[in-house]
Amino acid sequence: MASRARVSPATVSRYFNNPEVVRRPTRERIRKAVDELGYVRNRAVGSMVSGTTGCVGLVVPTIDNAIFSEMLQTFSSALAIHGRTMLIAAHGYDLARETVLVRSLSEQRVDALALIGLEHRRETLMQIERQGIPAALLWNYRPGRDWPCIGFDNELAGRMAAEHLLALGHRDILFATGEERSNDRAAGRRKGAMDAMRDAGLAVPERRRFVCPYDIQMSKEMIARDLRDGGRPSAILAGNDVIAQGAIFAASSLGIRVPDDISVIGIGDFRGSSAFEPGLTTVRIPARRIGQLAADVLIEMIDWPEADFHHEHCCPLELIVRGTCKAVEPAV
Amino acid sequence: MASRARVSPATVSRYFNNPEVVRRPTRERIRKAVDELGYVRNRAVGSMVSGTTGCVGLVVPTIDNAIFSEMLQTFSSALAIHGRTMLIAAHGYDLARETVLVRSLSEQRVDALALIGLEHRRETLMQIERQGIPAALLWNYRPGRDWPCIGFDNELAGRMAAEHLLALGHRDILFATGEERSNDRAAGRRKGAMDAMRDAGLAVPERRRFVCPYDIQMSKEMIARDLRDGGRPSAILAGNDVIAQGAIFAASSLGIRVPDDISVIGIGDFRGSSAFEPGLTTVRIPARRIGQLAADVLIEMIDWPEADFHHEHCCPLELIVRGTCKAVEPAV
DNA sequence: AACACATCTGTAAATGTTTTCATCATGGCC
DNA sequence: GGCCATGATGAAAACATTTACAGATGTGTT
Repeated sequence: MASRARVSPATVSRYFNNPEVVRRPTRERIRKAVDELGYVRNRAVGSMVSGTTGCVGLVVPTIDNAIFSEMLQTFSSALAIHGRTMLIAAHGYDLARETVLVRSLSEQRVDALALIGLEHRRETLMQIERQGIPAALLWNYRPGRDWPCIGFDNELAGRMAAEHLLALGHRDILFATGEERSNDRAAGRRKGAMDAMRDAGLAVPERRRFVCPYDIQMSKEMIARDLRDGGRPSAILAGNDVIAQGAIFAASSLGIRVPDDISVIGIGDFRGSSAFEPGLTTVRIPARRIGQLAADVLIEMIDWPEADFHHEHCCPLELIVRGTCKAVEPAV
Repeated sequence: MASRARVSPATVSRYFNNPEVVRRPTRERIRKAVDELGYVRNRAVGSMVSGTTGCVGLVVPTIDNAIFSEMLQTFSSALAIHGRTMLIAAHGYDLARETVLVRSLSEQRVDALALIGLEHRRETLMQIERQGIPAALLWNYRPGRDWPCIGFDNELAGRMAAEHLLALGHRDILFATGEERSNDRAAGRRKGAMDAMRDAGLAVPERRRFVCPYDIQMSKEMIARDLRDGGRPSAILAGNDVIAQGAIFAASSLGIRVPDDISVIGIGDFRGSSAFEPGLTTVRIPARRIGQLAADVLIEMIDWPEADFHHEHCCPLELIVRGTCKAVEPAV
C-alpha cells in the first residue's frame, strides 16, 4: 500500500489519523492508492501499538427487552458521535456467563466496559480492575459504591409505585414482580414496594406476592389464573411495564375492567405504555438519559484516565399518572 | 508472561488455542502464571497474524425494535456457541451511514458481516466484496440474488395479510404501512398487499393508504385521526404489529370495537401480540429462525471459505388467526 | 543398544501499524 | 548568502502473538 503511493507507512498512518499534517499532493496520491487497492487499514494492529481499539464493550442480561434496547440505542449513537463502536454481549441473566463475556471483551481490548446492575461475581470485577479497564455499572444505583455508577434507585421505583396505590386508598394489592435471579434491579423494586407497605403498617400475605417472567403472554396467564383462583385484590403492582401490560390483558380477558374494577401500575414507561387504553400509569425510567450519561462518562474515563472524578449519577424517576389507577371508593 | 512460567511465547499461545497439545505440568505452570499476573491475551494482535478475530459484525437499522431484537438475541447466542462474539452497529435507517459502519467493521477485521435488507449502496456492497468478507443479507428475501440471503418474502407477507381480509369479505381496507425510506422490507409488504387488491379487482383510493412511523403511540394518533376524519373502513391492514397495536388502541380510544366494528391485521407476530385482548391476527415472521440460520450460514462461510454453496433461505410465513379479524356481515 | 516414532517445546520469522526521532526541503529574515 | 524556523516525510523500533520448522525428550520395539 505504502509503496503504491510511493510514501512510507508512517505517512499512510498519518493520512488516516491526522490528514491535515499531510501535504495536499501527497494526500491525494495516497487517496488514489487507497481507492485503487481497496485498502482497508487494520485497526486491530493499531490497537496493539497505541493500546486503543475505539471499541466500548457493553454487557447486558438480554437485548431482547423493550427498555434496555432504548438505552442501547442511545448509548450506541452517543459513542458513534465520538467515533467509537459498541461491542455488545448478552449473558441471559447468568452472572457466571457474564464473567466469560467480560474476559472475552478484555481480550478484544475494549477501551471501556459497561455492565448492568450492581451485583456481579467477584471474579468479574477483579478481572476488570486488574486490567485497569475504565468501567461503569449501569441501571441500578446505590450511593457509596467504589465503582462509577449510572442508574436510578430501583427501591425508590418500587416504593413510588406502592405509595401511589396507597395514596389512592388501596390496601389489598397484588405484587407481581420480576424474576430476581441474577437481577438486583427486580429485587430492589420488590423490596422498595414491600418497605412502603410495611411503613404504612400493612402486612402483605404470601398469596399476594409472586414472580413473573419478563414476558407479556406468560405474565398475562399467571395473573389471570391468580385473579380467577386467588381472590380479587383492588390493585396490581407490576415490577415492570411488561408485567403490567400482561396484567391489564389478564383482567380484560376475565371481563374485569381497568381501572374501574382493578387498578394497575407498572415500572418503566416503555414505549407503547402510553398508547394503552387507558394509558398505563407507571414510574418512568430515564432509559435514554442513562444511555447518554453512560457514554459520556466512559468516554471521559477513556480520555482522562488520571482524572478520577467520582462518577455517580442517580437519575430521577417520575410518576406518570395515566388511566389505569383509580381511588378506591370510600367505605360507605 | 512467558518468562514468568519459564516457557516460550509459542507455548503460551498453544496453551490458549490448543491446550491439549501442552504437557500437563507445563500447562499447570502457565495456568499459575496467568493467574498470578492477571494476564489477558491480546486477541487483536493474534488477528493480525492469523487473520481472524472471532468477531462477526451485524449492521441493523435499529436495535430499538421488538422484532429485530428477537433475531439479534438468537443470532448472538448461536455465535456464542461457536466461541464467537457479535459486534453490532445501528445506522438508524440511513444507508449512507451504513456504508461508514461497514467500513468501520471492516477495519476491525470482523470475520463475517450481516446486513439487513437487500437494498444497499453500491459502495457498501463493493467494499465487502473487495475485502472478501463473508457476508449475508438478512430479513428480506428475493430469489436469484448473488448474495447469500436469509429472510422471508415481504411481498408475500403483505399479500397474505390482504388476502385474509379479502377472504373475510372486506372491501374497504385502510393500509397503514411502515416508512419505506431505506427500508425495502416495508416497501415490499405494501406492494404485496396492493397486488392482492389489484388481483381481486379492487382499487385502493389514495385516502386509504398512509405511512406510519415505527412507534405505537404515533401510529395510534395518526390512525385515530384518520378514523375520526376519514370515514370508517371495515378493516385495517398494518405493515407491522406495532402499527397494528396502535390501530387497536386507536379504535379503542374512539369506542370502535375490534373486531366487531373493525378488523385489524398485523405483520410480525411480535412477542406480546398474542397477549392482546382479543389476540392480534397477524402474519408470523420467523425471527428466531432467521437469526439461527444467519449464524449457521456465516460460520459455515468462515470455516469453509472455498466451499461456495449457494446460500438462500426463504423462511416460511404463517398466518396466525386470533381474534382481531371478523367476516363482514353479508349484505342483506 | 540402536532405532523409529511420537510428543512436547523452543527458535525465529512474520504480521501491519504507530510513534519517536532524524532528515530534508522550503521560505522568510537579517 | 547564511541562519533559523517550520512543515513534511522517512527510517526504524516496538508492539504481542502465531506458525513453520527444528530440536529435544521420552517410549516402545527389535
